[in-house]
Amino acid sequence: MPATIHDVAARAGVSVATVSRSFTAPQTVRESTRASVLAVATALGYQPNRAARGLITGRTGNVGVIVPDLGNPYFHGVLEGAQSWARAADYAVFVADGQESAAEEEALIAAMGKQVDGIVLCSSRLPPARLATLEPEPTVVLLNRRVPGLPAVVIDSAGGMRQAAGHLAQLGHTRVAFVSGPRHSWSNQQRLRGLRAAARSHDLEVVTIGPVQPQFDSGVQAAEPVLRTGVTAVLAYNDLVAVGILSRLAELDVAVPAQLSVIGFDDIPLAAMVTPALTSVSAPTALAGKAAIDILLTRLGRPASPARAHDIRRLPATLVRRGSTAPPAALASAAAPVRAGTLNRA
Amino acid sequence: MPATIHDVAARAGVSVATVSRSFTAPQTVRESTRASVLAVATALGYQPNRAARGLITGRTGNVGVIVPDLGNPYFHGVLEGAQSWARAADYAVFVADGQESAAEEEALIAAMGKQVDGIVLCSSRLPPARLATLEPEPTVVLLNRRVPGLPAVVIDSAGGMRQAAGHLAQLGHTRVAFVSGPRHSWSNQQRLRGLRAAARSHDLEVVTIGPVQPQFDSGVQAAEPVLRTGVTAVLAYNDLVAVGILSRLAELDVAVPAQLSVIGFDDIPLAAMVTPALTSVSAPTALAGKAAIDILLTRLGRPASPARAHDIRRLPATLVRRGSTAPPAALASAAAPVRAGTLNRA
DNA sequence: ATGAAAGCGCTAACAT
DNA sequence: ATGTTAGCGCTTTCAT
Repeated sequence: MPATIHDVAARAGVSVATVSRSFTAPQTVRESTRASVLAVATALGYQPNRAARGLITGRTGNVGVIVPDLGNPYFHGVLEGAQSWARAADYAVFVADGQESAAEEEALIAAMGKQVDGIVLCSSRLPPARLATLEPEPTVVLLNRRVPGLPAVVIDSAGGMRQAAGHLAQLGHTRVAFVSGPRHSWSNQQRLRGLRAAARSHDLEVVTIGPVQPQFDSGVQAAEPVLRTGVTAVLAYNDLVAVGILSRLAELDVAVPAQLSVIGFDDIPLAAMVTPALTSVSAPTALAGKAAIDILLTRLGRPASPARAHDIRRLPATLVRRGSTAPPAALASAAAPVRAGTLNRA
Repeated sequence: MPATIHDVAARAGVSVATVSRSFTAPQTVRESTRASVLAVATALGYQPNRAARGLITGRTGNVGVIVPDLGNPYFHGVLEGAQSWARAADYAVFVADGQESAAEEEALIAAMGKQVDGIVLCSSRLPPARLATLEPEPTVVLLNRRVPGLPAVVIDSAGGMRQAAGHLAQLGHTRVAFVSGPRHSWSNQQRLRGLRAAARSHDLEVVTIGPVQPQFDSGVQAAEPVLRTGVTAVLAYNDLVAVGILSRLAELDVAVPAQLSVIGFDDIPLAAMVTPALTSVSAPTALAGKAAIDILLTRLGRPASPARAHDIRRLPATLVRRGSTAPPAALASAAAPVRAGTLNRA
């Protein structure tokens, strides 16, 4: 039987109120009494019962994180960041997998409801109208999603995409493909927006393939359609899709980046593990997870209120150049003096 | 303000006890009253407050899962299995990352202690002596670890390794390398044990490299040492290491499987994504996670007792043959008639 | 600065 | 079958 506040009070010769205060409002109790209380508490291995505390404070000391797919490495970064930051603030983290389904996500929110003080909704599959009606119970923070009035941390995918497209343009590509993610995905819309903007300013022609599910297999299947378009480079919705493309290209004996440049998105650990290593737009996922928890805990301290400016955190994405991008085949040959003649004849 | 049991009782014209019973012991209340209570509850959006319930039952309705590294895909399978099975039983899952550290794991267990009814410890980094003293508070289930008296679900790595080594022997390999995982890792010991047994029965010579950390980079660094041993095949501690090896081999222009066969372990999603796709020993991780929760919930119903036979669950591992294994170069050439003469001269 | 006492929302005896 | 009531362990007025 674990020690209760009464055990500590008895052994320390004080009332339970004093013990309680020693923990929750240290400055209101005399230094010496507090010291002895704490000593007894340690000796007894006493730890306040969170459930009992929660019953009266209305706080659980828990936060929930709901992701659409635990199997997606992207969210591991988020989870790690959230996890460690929450723990530092003495909060525990519930994790749940929404299985890419709005209904499941809804059920999860309901189930978590009473057990957490707030929820971080990652890449929510819920429609905007529903998201807007979520607060004030529970308190939520969106990650990779924007809905007016709700706090959010968003990664600047559009900016990242601009860098990626700019990189390709600089290498000499003039016609590129984009393998699109789920049409209604907020992230996909951002990426597409960034791409369109970059295309205009760099005179890049973009052909879109998809939409596809953000998974490896989708990439495998998208490879040939991409090839058929005759582009010299392809931007994938995310790394999983990009690696799928890479995989199929290897089977087809299409050399990357010599014959086709490939760019992924998110820079998950996998991106650095494949051959050639994947050029990708790095999303600071751990930072995002941390920021989400940060906003959440801050908001918990305030009465329910619409998101202020400070409750929207924008994180930059940056291009990481690896081995999967190079100048298009034609230019590469042109650059090689021996082949110059050949090129002219072509 | 969420509805309480009193609100429901008042509106339904019954006592709080009846409301409580309608939820926790439906058969003890008349069908008609229960129906009306439930109707009122739904109308009011009433959901029992778990904290209050826990205070009295001593149960939290939560279970914890501690993994050594959230970034390791191996544990996602486990997490998904645990997650979904727990939710089906109306339990919520806390997830925590022990960061490959015994100290951190210890801290996590202490922190979770009061908030969960039991903990699943995955590939625990804690010394056996410490594990043995964990119970009865909290109730724990080990995953991929065996300690006398503690319930556990273990994947038969030794058996998987035997299949892997047998596969290589059958292909004609006679000398293979094993890139060992952490020396004190229980899993590593199992895998090594299986390998040794298979080596004896198949007349396979095994050279061991390592130990190394179970990560991609370790594989990258192990590739050249493996090459130097002159073996025709290599078994890696796990897929992450195997893919690292693959990656470095590609840089070195060593053809897989033509010049070197590579086998991984765990069959994480990544294994199927690389080129060539990795032959690997498949571990039923989701099943393992599910089994762990299953045992845990069963044990929660019983008074603390040493693990019975039923509390040890063994899951088989199976070899998945993909593109990274083939007969050794010499044999492959021998099989090709044109080269036979060349071979004889060698 | 400390103590006494009233609950937080719920379940589990114990009555009826 | 249902109601009454005493807490579970804690925080928080309100007194002292």
